[in-house]
Amino acid sequence: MLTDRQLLILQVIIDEFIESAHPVGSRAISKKGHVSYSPATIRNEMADLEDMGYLEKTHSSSGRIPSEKGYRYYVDHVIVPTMTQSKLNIMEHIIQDDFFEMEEIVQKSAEILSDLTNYTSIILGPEVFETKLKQLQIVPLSQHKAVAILITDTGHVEHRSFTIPVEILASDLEKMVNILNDRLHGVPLIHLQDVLNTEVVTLMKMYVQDYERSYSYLKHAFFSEQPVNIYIGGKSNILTQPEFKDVEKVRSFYTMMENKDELVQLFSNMQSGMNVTIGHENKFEAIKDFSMITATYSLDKGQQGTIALLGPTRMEYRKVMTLLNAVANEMTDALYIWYKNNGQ
Amino acid sequence: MLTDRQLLILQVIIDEFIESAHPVGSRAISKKGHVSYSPATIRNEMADLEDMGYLEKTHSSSGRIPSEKGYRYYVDHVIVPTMTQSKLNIMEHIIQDDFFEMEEIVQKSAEILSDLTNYTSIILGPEVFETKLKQLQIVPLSQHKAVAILITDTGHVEHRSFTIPVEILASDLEKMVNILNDRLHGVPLIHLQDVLNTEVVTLMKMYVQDYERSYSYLKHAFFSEQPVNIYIGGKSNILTQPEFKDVEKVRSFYTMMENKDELVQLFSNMQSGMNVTIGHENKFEAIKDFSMITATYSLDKGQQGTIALLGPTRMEYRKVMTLLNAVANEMTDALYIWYKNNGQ
DNA sequence: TGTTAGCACTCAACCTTACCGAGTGCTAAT
DNA sequence: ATTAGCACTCGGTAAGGTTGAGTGCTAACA
Repeated sequence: MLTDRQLLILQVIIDEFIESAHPVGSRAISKKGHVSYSPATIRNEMADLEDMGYLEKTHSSSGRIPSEKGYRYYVDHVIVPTMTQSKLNIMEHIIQDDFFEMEEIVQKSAEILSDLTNYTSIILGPEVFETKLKQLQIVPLSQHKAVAILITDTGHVEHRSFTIPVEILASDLEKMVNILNDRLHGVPLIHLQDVLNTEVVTLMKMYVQDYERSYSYLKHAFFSEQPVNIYIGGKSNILTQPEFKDVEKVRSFYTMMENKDELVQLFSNMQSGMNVTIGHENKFEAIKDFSMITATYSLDKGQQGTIALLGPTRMEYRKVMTLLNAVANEMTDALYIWYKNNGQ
Repeated sequence: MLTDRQLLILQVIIDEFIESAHPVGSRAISKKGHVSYSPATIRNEMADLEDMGYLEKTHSSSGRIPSEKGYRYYVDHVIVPTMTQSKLNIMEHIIQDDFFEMEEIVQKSAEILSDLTNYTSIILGPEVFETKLKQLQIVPLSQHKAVAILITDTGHVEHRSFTIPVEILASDLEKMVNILNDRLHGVPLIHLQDVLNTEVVTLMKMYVQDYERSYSYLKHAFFSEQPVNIYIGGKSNILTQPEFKDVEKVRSFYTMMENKDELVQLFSNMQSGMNVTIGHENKFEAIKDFSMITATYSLDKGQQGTIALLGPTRMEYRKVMTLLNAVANEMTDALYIWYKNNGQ
C-alpha cells in the first residue's frame, strides 16, 4: 500500500511525464510545487516506488518514468475516484441532424474524438448480438446477374453481387427469397444460421425445385460475411507523438489498423463500461506500446457498441477517460430517444 | 538530344539507383559492364548529363542521382519502346470465381498489385460517366425510419437511412419512388439531376400531395452523395522504402490517403491508357516525393476506371508499367466477356 | 525517526577532431 | 576522342572530451 506522499509523488511524475515525455527528476518535482519536500526526500520515495515496480529508469542516472504498473495504479486509484459524470454536449449538433443514420453518428463521433484528443479512435458499431434482420432482397441486374441485399433493423445494409448460373431458375430464387423473408423477418442475425438450417430448409425443400443448388447460392450471397461496422478516425494522429519516431513502430501500427479481424478481436472480451488496457496488457504485439481506453454505448435492447481511443502508453488518461465517458453516455441517451421515437 | 552513349549511361545510372537507392559513381558504372569506357570518360558524360538537367548530385563530390527530368526521359524514351503487351494472367483466378462482383474484383486487384510491387495501389471504380441507375428502393424500418437504397447496373449499392417526419405520408413516398423508378431506370447517374429537375418534377406534382416536402427529403436521401468506389491497397508498403524514414513524409502521405476527395482529384485529368506522373508533376504537395503510374481499364460502353500505383520517385518504373499494363488489359478483357454474358 | 545537505558517481547528449573512402573536376598524356 | 593521374571535396564513422541532469549514499540535523 502506498503512503499519501508516495501516491502524490507518483501522480506528479505521471502527470509531468504525460505532458513532457521526458523522464522526471527529483529536483523538478520539488520545484513544481505541490510537493514541499527536498529533492533528497523525494529521491528516497522514488527509490521505494521503483522497488515496488511503479516507476522505472531509462538508465542508471536518469529520472523516473512510470511503469505500466504505475499507470495501472494511477488509472485505478487516482483517476476513477475523481471522474465526474459530466455531460459535455459534444454530440448535440450531430444528433440534431434530421438525416441521421446510426452509422453516420458513429463515424462522426470517431472523427470528433480523434480531433479532440489527437489519438486514434476506433468505433465498433452495435454488436450483431441483438440486431435483427429486416429484409432480404434480390435485385436482378441482368439475366444472369443480381445483387443480394440484406437490411437490418438498425439500418445497416450489406450487399453482394453474384452471377446466377444458367441452371438455376430465377423463379426458384424468387420463391426462395419470399420464403426467407417470411420466416427470417425479425430474427436476430446471430441466430440466422440456426433458423436457416432447421425451419427454413424443410420449407424450401417443399416448394423449390432445384433446392440444393439454389440454396447454396443464396447462402453464399447473403450470409458469407459477418457484418461488422468498424470506423477508425485519425490514424495519422499517432504520428505526432514523439514515441513514434521509429518507423518500425509506425509500420506495425498501420498494418494492424488495416486488419479488421484483429481489430475486432481487440475488443472481444470487453465488459460494459470503461476499460483501460495499458501496454502489454494488450493481446497484440503490434500495439504493446499503446494504451487503449474503451467505453461501451448501448442501444435499446441490449445491443451494445464500443468506442475506443488508442494512444501511446503515455496517454492523457484523465482527459480521454472523461471525454470518452461523456461521449458514450451521450450516444446512449441519444440512441435511447431515437429508439423511443422510431422503434418498431 | 542525347547521344547513344549518354542515353546508355543515363539508363545504367537510373537502373542502378532504383535498385540501391544510393548515388551512382563513375567507377561503379565502368565496372558494372555494359559501358566499356573508363571512369574518366563516364565522368565527362555525367557532367554533361547534369548540365542538361537529367542528373543531380546530393553534394559536390557525390555520385549522381537521376533528376525528375531524368526519370521522365527514361520513362518516355527507354521504357515505352520496349514494353511488350504481354499477358501475365495474373487475374485469372479472380475472374474464375463465380461470386464475383465488380467491386470485389477491383479490391482484390488492388491487393495483388501492392503485394507484387511493394508499393501502394489505388483503384478507382468505373466512373459515374456511363453507369446507369438500375433501381431505387425505400425499405421502411419502422414507422418513421427507412433506408433508401440505390442500385446501379454495375452492381454498386449506395444506401442511406433517414427519418421520415410525421408530416410526410408514407403513401406519398411510395408513389414517388414508383414514379422515380419508372422514369429513372437506365438513366446515367451523371444525368440524374437533370432528368429529375425536368421531366420527373412535373409528373410528381400531378400525383403526389405534399410534393415539395417529400421531394426534398427523397432528394437528400438518394442523391446527396456522389458514389465513388476507391480502394487502396498496401498503404503500409511505402514504409519499407528507405526514403520514408522521415516520419514527416509518412505523415503527409497518410493524411492524403485518408482524404477521398483529394485522391479523386489526383486522377481527375488522366487520359486513357498509361500515365506516369513523376514527383512535382503531381498536383499535391503531400506526394511530391512520389511517382504515380496509372492505367485505365474499360467496361463495355465507355465506362472507365483507373488503377494506380504510388511509390517513391525512385520507383521500379519498368516493372510497374509492365505489370499495370497487363492487369488493366486483363481487367478490360474479363469485364468485356462478363458484359457480353450478363449485359442488359 | 524522518528529513535534508553534501558529495561522488553515472550516463546520455552533444561537440570537436581526425580519418577514411568514394567520388569529382581538371590537366596532360596517349 | 579517350584516359591516367592527381588534388580536392565531403559525408560518414569513430574516438575523445565536456556538460548537465540525475542518482545513491552518508552523515548531519530537527
